[in-house]
Amino acid sequence: MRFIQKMNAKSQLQNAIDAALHGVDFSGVAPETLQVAKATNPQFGDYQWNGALPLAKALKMKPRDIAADVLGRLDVSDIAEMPEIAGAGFLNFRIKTSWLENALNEAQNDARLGVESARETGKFVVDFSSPNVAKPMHVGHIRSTIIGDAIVRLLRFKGHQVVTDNHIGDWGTAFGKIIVGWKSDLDEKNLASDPIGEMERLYKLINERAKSDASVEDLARSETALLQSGDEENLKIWERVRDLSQEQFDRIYALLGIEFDVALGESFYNPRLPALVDELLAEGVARESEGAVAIFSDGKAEPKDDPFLINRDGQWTDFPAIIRKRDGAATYATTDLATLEHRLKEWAPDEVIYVVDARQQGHFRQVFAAFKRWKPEEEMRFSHVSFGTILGDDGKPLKTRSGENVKLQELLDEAQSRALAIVTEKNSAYDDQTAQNIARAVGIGAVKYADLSQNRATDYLFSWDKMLATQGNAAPYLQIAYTRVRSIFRKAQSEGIEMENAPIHLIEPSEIALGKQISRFSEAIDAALVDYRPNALCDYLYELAGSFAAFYRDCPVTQAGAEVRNSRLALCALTARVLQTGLGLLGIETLEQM
RNA sequence: GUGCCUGUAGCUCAGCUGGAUAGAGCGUCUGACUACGGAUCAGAAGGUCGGAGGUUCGAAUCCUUCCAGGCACACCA
Repeated sequence: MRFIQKMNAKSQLQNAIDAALHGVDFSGVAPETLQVAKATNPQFGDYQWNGALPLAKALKMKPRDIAADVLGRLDVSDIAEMPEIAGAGFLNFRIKTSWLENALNEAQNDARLGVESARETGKFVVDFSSPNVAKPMHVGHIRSTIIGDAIVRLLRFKGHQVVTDNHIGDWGTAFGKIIVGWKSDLDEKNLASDPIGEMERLYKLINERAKSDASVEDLARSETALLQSGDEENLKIWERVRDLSQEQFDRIYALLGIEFDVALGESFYNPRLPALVDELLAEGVARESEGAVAIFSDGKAEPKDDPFLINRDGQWTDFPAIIRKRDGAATYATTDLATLEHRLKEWAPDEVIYVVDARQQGHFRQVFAAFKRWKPEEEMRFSHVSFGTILGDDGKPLKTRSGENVKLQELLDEAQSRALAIVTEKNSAYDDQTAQNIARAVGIGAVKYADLSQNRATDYLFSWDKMLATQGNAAPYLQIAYTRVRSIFRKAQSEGIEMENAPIHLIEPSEIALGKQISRFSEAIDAALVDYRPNALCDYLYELAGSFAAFYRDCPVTQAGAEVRNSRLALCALTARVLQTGLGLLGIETLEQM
């Protein structure tokens, strides 16, 4: 028995099509071309099936004949009007209002708004955010953090098991320099008032000295070695640095409303690395080369698809993944392999998702391929959910005027203060605390939505005006749409109208259109998860707000007669819940008033 | 040089598992304020989908090639 989603017209129609195709030989046709799709144009109805065309090619028949044949065996009478055969052989479906009313009435009595869990739920580990210790979080971290969090929320909503792991950069050669600085130049007062700033100052200071003085470089290296061998004093400094950094992360994550299940930093895997390299050597996955240990091509893939080959001057040459440097230290490829090993052992996930910058694509291709060579029997899948860069007005990666990375805390503070200015300008009646709270939800929501509403593959231009706009595809517009719905209920209440879950009965065209859009919530969530593209859900919510605006214009609610009024109140309540739930899946808050 | 990503309206972006007339927002122009939130809504103008070939009944979408921009290219993460 196929999985049927009650409120999902698309999946129900698909089901009917599949049944009608039973017995038809479509082996020569790609299955995805036989899918029901949303109509490309409202004049063609709500959904369309174009499968007759590819099928006709494979079976050497006329498309319209196939469409007619399918139509003859098709029973969609519960869902849609009898479809028409249009154009070359398209089947166009118009959803019946009776089906829609049923679906909406079920949705309003369902905590999940009619969105069913995934057919097969799985276990996922999602790796995102990954800030570095002793450094301020900056713009470079927002996309990973925000997109990663949204993906996690979406997966969980669909019933999947998810472990979130923040792979913090808390190890590496930079620590030697911080320790050198900590011992010689620590300013306790500074550390107390601005710990991150002080730690960053120490690193920069020593880094600068090391450039001109080789002995400083050597000192840093020996401090690193001491730390790694468990020197008590250095370990204490390192722990202090880590704790102070974690306080910063916690503050920012609290502001963003993001939580992690675990935060196993790079240091967690450190003890495992030497043996891991030996194991890969012993198993023949890696070999020695020029004093280092590295993984080379196994020659099984096409050169251009082989992550361990690179073309240089017309020649395909080795591009190995170094897992032990000449000086004996491991690299981040080694750590990433150890991380995958640990995740497999600890959680046995179906898929590990890395939400990381597109620039690291080459690295991840190597790590994933190396892991497969190491443990070929494992079926764990890997996804690198990559994303582009945030650009400034000049079209170059966003920086401050002095060329520094924009600090995340400062960016979020500015978002809130800009939001506060807008809130107080539009409505000065709020007390301080209320205004601050609205500004927080609006400012943070704007930053998140700006990131999520864009196709993650592309770079995007950072614009305060665009993200804080009360019109267009921006968070404040959607938050306002929510408050406008809620204000209907305030109005109703003030007029003593009783609210109840009345049966929804759709009359006006814009009322039906709103209902249809609500019924597509489930489709939007699925679309957002296909390639991990939250912008699909953003587009849906924006269209929902638009549908509501049309309804709001055409259909009086509180002034209507009791029966129509109650139905419309129920439709409004459902709209609000979908907006709130949908924005919630993006990690964005809604407000009763703003 | 090789690989990956990107090129769609004046600007910012959707659409890219091929489907019937390419969509939004901003900006421009024109309307709707005795208002269930005008922090809003409606309408108009605006495109040889970077160029050229090809596959197909059908291409913004797939293939080839060229042009432009970004990124990455062993012992930093």
